[in-house]
This record gives sequence, C-alpha cells and structure tokens, in this order.
Amino acid sequence: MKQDKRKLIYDALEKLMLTVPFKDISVETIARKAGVGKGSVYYYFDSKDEILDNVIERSYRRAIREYFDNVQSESTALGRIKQLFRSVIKKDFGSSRQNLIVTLHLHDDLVLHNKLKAIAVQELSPILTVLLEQGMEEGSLKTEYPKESAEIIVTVLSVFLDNTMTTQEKTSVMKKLKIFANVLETCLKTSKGSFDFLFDSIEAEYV
Amino acid sequence: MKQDKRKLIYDALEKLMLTVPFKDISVETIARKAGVGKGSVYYYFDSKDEILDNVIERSYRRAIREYFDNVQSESTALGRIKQLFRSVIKKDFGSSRQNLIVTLHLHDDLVLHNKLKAIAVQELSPILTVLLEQGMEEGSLKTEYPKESAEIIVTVLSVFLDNTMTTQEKTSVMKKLKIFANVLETCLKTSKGSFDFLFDSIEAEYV
DNA sequence: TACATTTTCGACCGACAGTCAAGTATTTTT
DNA sequence: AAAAATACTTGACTGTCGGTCGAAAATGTA
Repeated sequence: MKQDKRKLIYDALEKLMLTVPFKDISVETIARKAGVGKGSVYYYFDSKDEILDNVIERSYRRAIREYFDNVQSESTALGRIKQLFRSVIKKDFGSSRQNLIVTLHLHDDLVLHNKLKAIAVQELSPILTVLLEQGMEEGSLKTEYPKESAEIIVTVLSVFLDNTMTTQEKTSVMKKLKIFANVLETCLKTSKGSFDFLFDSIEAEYV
Repeated sequence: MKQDKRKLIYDALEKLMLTVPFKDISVETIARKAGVGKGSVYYYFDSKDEILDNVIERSYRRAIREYFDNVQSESTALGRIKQLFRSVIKKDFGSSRQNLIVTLHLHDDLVLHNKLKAIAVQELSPILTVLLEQGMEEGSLKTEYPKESAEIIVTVLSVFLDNTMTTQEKTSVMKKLKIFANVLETCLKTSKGSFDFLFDSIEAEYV
C-alpha cells in the first residue's frame, strides 16, 4: 500500500535524525536506511523537504494527541494551556517513546528550525486560539484578537526554543523566559504567576 | 590594498542582491561582477556566507549612522527609540541611496533572514539597551532586565518583518502589530500609544 | 497469455561551494 | 640589480548532493 512505503521512508529519516542533523543526511542515505532505491524516494515524495515535513508534522500530531489524552484533567483555559505546553516540550510520551520536537530544537540546522516554527504555528495555534477564546468566556483572560495572539505566542516560543536555548547562558535564558511570562500575563490580563509554568518547565527540562 | 579588494567583492554582491536573491547568486557570479577570479574571492573571504555578513553588517551600520545623525532632534528615550526604528526601516537614506535592510527582508531566503535577525540583534540591541536604560532614568518606562528586553524586542520585530509581512493578509499583519505595540506598552509600562509609531511606520512603508 | 499500470531502481545530470597547483606581481633582502 | 621571499590571482577541477530518467520488474487485469 502506498501509505506504508511513505511511512517506511519518513520512519527511516526520523531514526536517522535521532543522531544526525537533517542537513547532513542525504536522500541516498534515507533510501538505504529505508531499504529502497533513491528513485523510489522520489516516487513517494516530491522533495527531500517533504519527507522532513512529514516527520515534523507527525511529531506535533503525537504531542497534540498526548495533549488531548490529558486535557480532561484540566478544566480551566489556563490549566489547558499549561497542559498543551507540557505535551509539546516533555521529553517523552507514555510508552517511553521520546519526543522528537525537543531533540530537533537542539539541532543546528536552519531549514529544520524554520520548519519546526512553521509547523508549530500551523498545528498548535488553532488549538491555542480555542483555549484563548475559552479563557475569554471564563473571564480568566482578555485579548482583542485571539487568533493573532495565539500565532504570536507560538511563534515567539518557537523562536525561543531554537535561538535562545542553544547559544546563550542560562541566566540570560531564564531572564528572557521571565520577561516572556510577564508579557503574557500583562497582555492577556491574567492573574500574576499564571505563566510561571513556562520557565519552571523549561528550567526543569533544558537548563 | 587588501580592504579595497574585499570591498570590491561585497559591493558586487550587494549590487546583485538588489535584483536576485542571495541563494540564487553563485560565487562565480559574484566574482565575475567584481571583475576577479573565483579563487580570489576565496582568498579574501572564507566562505560565501562571510561575504553576505559583510553586506548586511554594512547595511545596519548605515542605518545606525543615520540614527546617530538624527538622534539629537529627539531628547526622550521613547523619541529616540522611534528614531532608531525609523532609521532601520526607512526606504532610503539621504543621498537617495536605498536601504537594503528593507529590501532584503522581502527576499524569500532562509539563510538571509537568519543572518538579518542575528545581525540585527548584534548591532541594534546594544543601542536599544542604552535607550531602555535612559528611559528608566527618565521614569518614562520600566523594565527589570533592559539587555534581555532589548534583545527580545529586536528579535521579535525581526521575525515580524520576515515571516509576517510576506505571507499573510494585511488585516492580520496590522492586528499583530497592534498586539505587539500593546505588548511593548504594557511590558515597559509606558504611556498608552507610545508605540503606535510601529504600525504607523510599517503601514506607511509596507502595507 | 497478452497487455496495461504501478512500482523500483541506480546510473546519470547539472549546479555549485570550495580547493589547489601553477602562475604572475610585488616587496624584501643581499 | 639580481635573487629570494612573499603576496596575490586564477580557472580548471573535485566532491557532494538533490533531483531526473528510462528501462526493467512486479502487479493487476482481460
């Protein structure tokens, strides 16, 4: 079946990316790892980038599934936002399957980071938009444009994860996260400390 | 003299980039335009990217010079921040020499955008840091960490300029700029409307 | 079996960043 | 002024890699 072969190929890329950055993996290598010829790769995908898209989209879909599996434990919008964030950055999911998103953000690879950001916005911001709207109904937060706010939040966090984490000193990173948590609070007019989970989680996982 | 030849080469690249995106310009082409052999390019630069760095750094230095030439007309920190921002995004400088920064942000080129962001942070955030500190002394704004705040502001604006402008609809862009101006106001605790110049300027120049 | 369609494959192509050896020009040394 | 050393110039060449292509094998269909 056509889907199976496609899966074979992006599974191979995913495995390779656990140890080698995308930019250093050739299509030839992906093909060999998948046990098919290079030509077949191009039979199932239009470009090398399209294979990567599949890997990243699946990672986000896994994180999102993890989120929906746990969301009922939180009833407030803020609690759910926290849950969503946790699902995205936690190191692994239940079955000890590691969360690629975290790993990939540590790679040194422009194309990859750009895709991570684009796909994060595409996959996460609709969910966050709904949560912001829920928060407005609850009265726990306020924003004029939930859709745009959600996109901004996801974009900025994504940029944070790649650019800031890898190259800068811990203290600077923590200061920036504090600023960002503060920005969210004041802008969404939530109660003080609502977004402290941001730097708590990141400190625990990364720093 | 060694500096002259280097200049010859990145001048050539700059001219080419007015019409062709960096990623579509080969080192061979740069060499031809500069009137030297390809080997010479690699005698004066270690890599193709290093030539680009020079072009972008010079663009920012020009914008910064423009800023310092005009800064005395504004005495308040907020006025100067506005001036700095204007200098960076204005379409051209006095002698009708166009501002490359604006042009380059419209290119569709990952590597280029990444460099623009990196060099913007490197060149602009020290200046903005000083202005934030001045604002704190004046009492016109408040921030716990001026250095980190400055970096965040420059980074976010830079991401805005590439990602948002090119791909999205006007209304969405304007909403995001409003949010961002609002974020700055609430976070720096400035008076209402202090950053309206952001979307005024951008609307005038781009949208 | 005969024919059509789908899938597989790796040799090949073109593009391009970067290297290198062999030269030429310029400066320094004697 | 000659010789030696150094600085600069060059384009053919290399290696790599994303993507193409056409021929063949596998599968489906009658």
